Parts: sequence; C-alpha cells; structure tokens
Amino acid sequence: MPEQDTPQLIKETARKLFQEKGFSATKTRDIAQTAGINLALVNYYFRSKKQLYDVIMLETIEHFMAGMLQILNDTSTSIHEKLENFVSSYINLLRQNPEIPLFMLNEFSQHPQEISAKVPFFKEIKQSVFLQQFEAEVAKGNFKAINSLHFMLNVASLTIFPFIAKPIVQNVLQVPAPDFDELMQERKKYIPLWIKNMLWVK
Amino acid sequence: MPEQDTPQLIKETARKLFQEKGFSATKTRDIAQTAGINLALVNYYFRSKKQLYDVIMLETIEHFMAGMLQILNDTSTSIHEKLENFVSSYINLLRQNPEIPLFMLNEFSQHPQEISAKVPFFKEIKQSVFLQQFEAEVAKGNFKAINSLHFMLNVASLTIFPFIAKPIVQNVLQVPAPDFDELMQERKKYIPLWIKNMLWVK
DNA sequence: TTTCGTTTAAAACAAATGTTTAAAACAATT
DNA sequence: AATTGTTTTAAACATTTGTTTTAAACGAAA
Repeated sequence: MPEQDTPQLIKETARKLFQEKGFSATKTRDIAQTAGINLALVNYYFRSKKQLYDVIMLETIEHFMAGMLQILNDTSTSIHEKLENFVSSYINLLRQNPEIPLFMLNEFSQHPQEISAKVPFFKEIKQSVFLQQFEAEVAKGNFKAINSLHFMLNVASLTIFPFIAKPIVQNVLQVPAPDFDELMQERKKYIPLWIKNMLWVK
Repeated sequence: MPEQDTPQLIKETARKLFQEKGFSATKTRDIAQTAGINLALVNYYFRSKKQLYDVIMLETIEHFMAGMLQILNDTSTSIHEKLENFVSSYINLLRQNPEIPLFMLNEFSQHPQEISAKVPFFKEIKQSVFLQQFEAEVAKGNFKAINSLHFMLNVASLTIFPFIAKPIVQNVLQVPAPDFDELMQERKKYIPLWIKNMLWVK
C-alpha cells in the first residue's frame, strides 16, 4: 500500500506540471486536482505557489548538477574518460528527464540574476579538473588552442540540444520515438569522438 | 514623425513580451500599458489574446525559416559553402533575436501537433539540396557514414544552443556581453570547420 | 472516552484577468 | 455644417486564480 505523503505528492505533481507548462500556466487548482487533494493543502504545506515552485526549481537544478561535478573533478580519469563519462551519464539523465533542460533554461532566461545567485556551484565548472586538463592538452599542443568556453559550449550543445529539439524531431521530421531514442544512444559513443576530431591537431 | 499604426504597435509590443515571458505570464494589460494604448484595442484588433499570440508565433517561425530553405536549396553552392552560409546567416539572426529559439522550442514542446501542422515547410529540410549533397558525400566516401539526423542535429546544436544558454554563460560564468558576442562571431568560422573535422574520413 | 495537536475539507475572499459594452473622439465625405 | 464610418476610451462584466478562513475529520496520548 503506497503510504500517503501529502507534501511529497504535491511536490511531484507540481514538478511534472511546472516542467510541462511553466509557472504561470500551471494553476494551483491544476496541482490539487491532478494530485487528487484539496486545494488548500498546497498553501498549507508550501505557503504559496511561488515557494513551491522555488523548491522544485532548486531541487531540479541540484538533480541536474549532482553527478556533473563529481565526473568533472575525478582526479583518477583522463580528459577523454571524463568526456565519455559526462556524455554517457547526461544522455542517460536526459533520456529519463527530457523536460529538465528547457525548464531550467527558461528560468535562467527569465530570472537570470535571481537563479544565478541561488546556484553558486554552477561556477565550479570553471575551476574543474576537466577544464584544467583541457588547458593542459592545449598547452602541450595536443588540442587546438580555442577558448575553453567554445569547448564547454560544444560539449553541452551536442549533448543537450537534441533533447530540447525532441518535439521538432519527432513531430515535424516524423521520427518515431524508438528511433529517436536509438539516435541518442548512438550519440554516447559519437559525441566524444566528434569532440576529439574537432580539436585534434593533425 | 512616426505614424501611429496601432495594430502594428500592439503586435510588436506583444511579440517582445510573449518572447520574454511566454503566453500565460504576459497579461493583456501588460501589452496595453507597454504599448501605451487602451486595453480594449487589443481585443478590437486581434479579437483575443490567443489569436494575437498565434499571429506572432507564426510570423516568428516564418521569420526564422525564411532564409533557411533558400540557402539549403541553392543549387549553385557546394555543401561546404552552404554550411558556411547557413551558420553565418543564422548566427547573425540569433545575435539580433536571441529569444527566438527558446520561444519556438517552448511552443513545440507544449503544443507539438498543433504547431507542427501549421508549419509544413519545416519538413522541406529533409528533401533539401543540402541533405542530398550530404548523402552524396557519404556515398562517395568523403564523409563518414552517419545518420543524416545526427548531421542536422550537430549543425543546429552548435549554432543555436549557445544562444539559448546565453543567460547562463553571462550570469553564471560571468562572461561580459561583448565577450559573448565576440565568441559567437568566432563560431561563424569555427563551426563549419568543426563539422568537417567531425565527419571527414582520414 | 476525552483531549489535543495535526491534517483535510468546503467555502469564501480579494485581486487579477480576458473580454465586452456603450459612448465619446476623430476623420473623411457630402 | 452635417453625416457617416472608424478608432479610441472608460467602465463594467464574468471568470479565473491565489490565498485564507473556519470548521470538520483524524489519530495519538492521557
């Protein structure tokens, strides 16, 4: 028998709705009705819609960042291994939560300074072992000397964007869901190779 | 003296607001107040907020697609030239309208079938000369034999994603606006090279 | 069983929000 | 100047929406 943890039920229902439709389009009555609970309970447990949203947004970002820094700061792996681990781990995450990137990017787009202040650990990427290793490879002449921001943007772009574009790929380009999923699986292998080919000095 | 074309004024004000905050978060009174016109005029000229939104969304997508098919179907250019033209032209467009991708992607994410039905010309990419040339290069053994969807996704990802991530790059990674702009300029040259390096058979 | 703190429910409230109405202002035509 | 069609305005309307209130239901402790 599933034990009824009301605040948890509210949070999970709200998370789904907020991620699907955004803050303004999600109504407190939607949340209550979808969760099958009384309207007043949303405010009873979370004081306001905005506070509920903030909790969910922070948890989402933490969830999204959780494994990232560990992979990028692992001193026992090479940059190539980190690249493979990062891409593979994130494609797995995004296959299960394809709505997260758009949800987060909308928040950063609409309240950049507020949300940036709340997630300081995002900055740690800049000082990560991963980026130090990248700079080292550049210094050794193994990688082409591009701004490390290009490097980061390329990895993030190739990994994340296809999931944001998923509705276009599936509905406009008519790619069936299983095919899309297989493509994303393939990218686990491809992206690290592509990145290396992009940067390799020949 | 700027002649007062009220419907145009409403449309441009609403476009800015819708693209910034989305449909639900934009209130008709926002539009009226920002445009400096009477509230009733929104409904007088566009019947409803939803119809105004639909007009703007369609115009935005048309604006976004306008030059694309011309470049991709130009029979007088090579695939390499098309790549350069596409990337360069789109980075220019996105530098001036960085909000368009997120605006469109949200719409596709929230109403995939409705919006897909309204923009049939999106499909034409699949039959473009650009993709035919890609397949030809693959057949000739000049390019690695990957699914053309990967190819399209890679070009789109590397070109578009950085603009979606702009608020993160600027506010979290603390990159000043002029630096960001310069990075995007650099990508006009880089992306075509990167794409070729990714695919080239060595 | 009574008591007491916690949780849930129904209803109400106040503010907001999209839309309509009806009259006034305007501009062109007769 | 009077008429006519169009545009703009102020006000009102009907819902929607976030939140609060008040009381009922519940469950554990005495």
